[in-house]
Amino acid sequence: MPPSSQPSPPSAPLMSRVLDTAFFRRTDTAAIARELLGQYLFARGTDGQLAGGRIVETEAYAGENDRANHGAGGRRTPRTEVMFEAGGVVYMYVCYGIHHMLNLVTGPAGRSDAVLIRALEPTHNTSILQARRSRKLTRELAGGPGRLTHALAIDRSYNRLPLPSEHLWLEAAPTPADNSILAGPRVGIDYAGADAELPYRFRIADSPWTSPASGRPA
DNA sequence: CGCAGGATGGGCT
DNA sequence: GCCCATCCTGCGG
Repeated sequence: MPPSSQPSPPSAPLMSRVLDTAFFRRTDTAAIARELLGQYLFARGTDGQLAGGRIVETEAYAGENDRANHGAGGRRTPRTEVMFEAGGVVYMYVCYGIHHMLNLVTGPAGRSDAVLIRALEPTHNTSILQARRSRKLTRELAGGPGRLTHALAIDRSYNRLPLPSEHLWLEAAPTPADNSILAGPRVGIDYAGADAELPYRFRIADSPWTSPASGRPA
């Protein structure tokens, strides 16, 4: 966990509006995942330094019938419990022993819905992001869910943080037009059977900060 | 450029 | 034990 005696979120260039719990508590998680494209994400990392960027790729994990969802079938465990909370909290877990995944819990209490943040266009304090990753300012800096959390220096200790908090928050920006958003199947979830085909992965079509597009306009 | 293989740990059967 | 909502390195062409 980062030091908590840091200054509050700055009136950043963005500071148009901080997304609050009402944004996350709506019931259509796929729509939220889509609307999160273009929004700005800021985090104060474990080193206490603030950085952020624009979300360019997300995935929705929606409901107990979605077998790719950690909470599928209403499976409540110490890990998944946070997914059943009302929208507006952070769900983080470790994948492949190395990578920390950032998810934003959505929907009403009792449903295991969340959105995985998969790629970021670095925009604020990019030199800090680069230093943490020892990378140049390219797609590889924060494109990919593990790379993104490494660049932001956030980990499992951020699990259950409310949105917004002084450690992590989102700021509103225009959502891209439908014709510049691509929807396609999620990746890395072959075990989910037919649910792996659901078009729950959303990307900004022409962004150089996410993988080259395949999929259908949203 | 592409691909093979290793790393590494929490969560659950 | 085994399975991952993954990434990086190193080697070959």
